[in-house]
Amino acid sequence: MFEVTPESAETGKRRDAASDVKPLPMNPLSIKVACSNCNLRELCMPMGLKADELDKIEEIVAVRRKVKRGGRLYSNGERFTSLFAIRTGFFKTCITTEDGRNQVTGFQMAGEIIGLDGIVKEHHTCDAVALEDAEVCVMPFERIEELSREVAALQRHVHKIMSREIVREHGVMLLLGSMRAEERLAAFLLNLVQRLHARGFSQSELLLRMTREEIGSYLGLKLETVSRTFSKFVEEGIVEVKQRHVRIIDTEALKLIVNHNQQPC
Amino acid sequence: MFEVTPESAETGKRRDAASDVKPLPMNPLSIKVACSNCNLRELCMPMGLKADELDKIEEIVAVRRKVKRGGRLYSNGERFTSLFAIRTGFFKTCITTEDGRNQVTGFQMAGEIIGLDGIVKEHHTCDAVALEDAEVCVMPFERIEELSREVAALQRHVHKIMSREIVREHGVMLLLGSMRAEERLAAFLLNLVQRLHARGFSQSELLLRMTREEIGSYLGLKLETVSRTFSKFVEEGIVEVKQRHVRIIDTEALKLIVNHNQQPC
DNA sequence: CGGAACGTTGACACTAATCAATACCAGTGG
DNA sequence: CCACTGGTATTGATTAGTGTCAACGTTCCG
Repeated sequence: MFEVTPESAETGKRRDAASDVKPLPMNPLSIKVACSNCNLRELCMPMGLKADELDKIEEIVAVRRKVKRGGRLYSNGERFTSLFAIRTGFFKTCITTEDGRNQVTGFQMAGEIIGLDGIVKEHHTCDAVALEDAEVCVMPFERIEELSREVAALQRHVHKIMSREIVREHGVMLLLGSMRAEERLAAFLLNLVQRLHARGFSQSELLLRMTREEIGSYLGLKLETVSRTFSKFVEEGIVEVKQRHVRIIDTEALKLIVNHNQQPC
Repeated sequence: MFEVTPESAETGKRRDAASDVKPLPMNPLSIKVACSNCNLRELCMPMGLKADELDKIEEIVAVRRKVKRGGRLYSNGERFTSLFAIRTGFFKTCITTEDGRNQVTGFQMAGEIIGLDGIVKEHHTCDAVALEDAEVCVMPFERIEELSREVAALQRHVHKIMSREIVREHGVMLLLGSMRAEERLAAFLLNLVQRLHARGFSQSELLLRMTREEIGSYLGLKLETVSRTFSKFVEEGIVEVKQRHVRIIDTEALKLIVNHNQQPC
């Protein structure tokens, strides 16, 4: 289980994601499986485990669960029991307030862990919506805690995942607090391709799984601004955009937009 | 150790913060101490511990450390070894990028835990700056991990603290992504007094420990906008402001500003 | 084919940023 | 004690950047 490490690029996508699933006689929505022959193993298992430790960790993933496009993995207020490792598909997480505000707090892809928000109150505080048909490994949190009391490497891994999420959110705060529209969108695109590339996809081409409105919500912009900014990038020859297909022509230009904050000497 | 729970209000501040410190013959900047007679105990210790578990947890806090106003508890890039529980004082955490961007990611007060960002990379990714003279309990992370393998209640507590930070940051993302200046400042003030009140301070009066610029950085606004928005609140009779002294006259008005997002039916 | 959801583009309004001047306050040293 | 200084805060005038509203185009899917 558990997310991407920088070194572990080039995994995923090479085999059909479902090719190593041996269907067992169970609920069709929840098939028992093993981590050790999962093609995302390198993306999300702690490294350097002894054989017996590995056996134990196998037991964490109780079942898998499929979520259809538009379906919810969990919803605000729902009781928290498990973390989820995304096997295939793409999610957004978002919070909604009573007064109708809505904020996309992140987009998650294969190999990433989702559900950490639920731990504090033992209830989820946001919604996780599948943006394409998805499958996740269900990891009961009690088991994770139990096992990470026995396996220090797992414990460390869990701590790192949570800390990584905190640091990621710091980055989003920087983006929302200090960047202009172009800078936000450039940073967003670079982040997406970087993560996709770590999963074996192209460095320059990507298929957006979300609408302009969802991008806008995540970036603190209106959908029209997102659209206009895309158009601007196209005019400048930085990207090609055909609806949700994006090809990055000039990665360096995007990086300049993000980093070339005018600096007074 | 470890932060505020809603129930545990009304602690702190009643005794002089240093009154239960028995100076031992050690480095003057690092005095060995016990949690069990700390006046912040109810704010930050896991509940329902057995006596022997409590004894173990005592051992986590190795030493205390004082940080002068303007000084740094830790800096970006510095090796991560410990979490810190704030005993007295007030901190900001902020990230700075090479191109000169700066973002305050949070303000922390007594009873809160600081340093979680350092776990992933084993190096800190932000700076923690004291906004007034402060004292923290140093908790070596290796010890925390060791003990939380033995004491499930502690383990759960650590997980909750990290999850709470994630949820807090979701709230900040909502603020930065969807609120206008007045809404941001109103939400900020309400959050501050709420936390101060949980520590035994007034519900209506507060002394800002940070500059307008720091508030602005946190809220994604320029200092002039923060100042103007304060003035607007004063005109409307919602608050009184004398430099860093703020008295909240009309809490409900602030709540309305935050929540009364125009709602299409 | 028709409709709904999504995306693009234009005109205009408005919020917050910028630039600039002035005021306030705490601390320092004469 | 006062004057001075540097950091901080307030306020005004102006502008840049997004939001808003609206019309139209595109794509997908039943």
